[in-house]
Amino acid sequence: MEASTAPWTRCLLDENTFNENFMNQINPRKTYLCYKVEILDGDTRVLLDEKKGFVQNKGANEPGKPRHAESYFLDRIRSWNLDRGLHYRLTCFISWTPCHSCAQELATFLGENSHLSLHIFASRIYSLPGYEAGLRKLQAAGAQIAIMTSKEFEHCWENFVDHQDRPFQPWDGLEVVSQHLCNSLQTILQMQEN
DNA sequence: ATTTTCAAT
Repeated sequence: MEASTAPWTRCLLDENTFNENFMNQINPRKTYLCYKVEILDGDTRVLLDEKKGFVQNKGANEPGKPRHAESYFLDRIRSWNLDRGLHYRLTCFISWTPCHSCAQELATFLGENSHLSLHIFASRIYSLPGYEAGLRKLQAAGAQIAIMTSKEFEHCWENFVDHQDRPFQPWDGLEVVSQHLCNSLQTILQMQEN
């Protein structure tokens, strides 16, 4: 069997897809979401390697109803029926922060699933109306939300990209843009609702 | 200080 058709490659992005969607200084019109799942046991974290993967949104130009990437992600989590007697950490690396609607859905989901924790690292901030309140609501529901830095981009490259043993190559401006977005996100998350 | 973005002018 060729490497490209081996079962594990189904959960890997090709290099171009990763770069086109996660480069933080451009604004692609689609969203990718990479996820991993760990069991938390005291100070120990056990990665469930078979539950790592990625989803992408379905655009308005495709047949059927458009769906954001987070919706597909929630479908997958629900399909696993994770043991309520254990505690899990879900980590997402997503190319845009959740819109207000998805943030609300995720917040509700976390409220109904106290055995799950959610960490979100986003490449850039999706800033259509209502996004700030949505992100604050998601944070209030217990999610940790952060901007991807070179550390997270490299982690994604190593774990979610079919990189053919090539090392991660940071792009020009990665750090500057990331730092700016970190500052913006902090301001958003610290603001009070009114 | 940085934007128009989970497509369709």
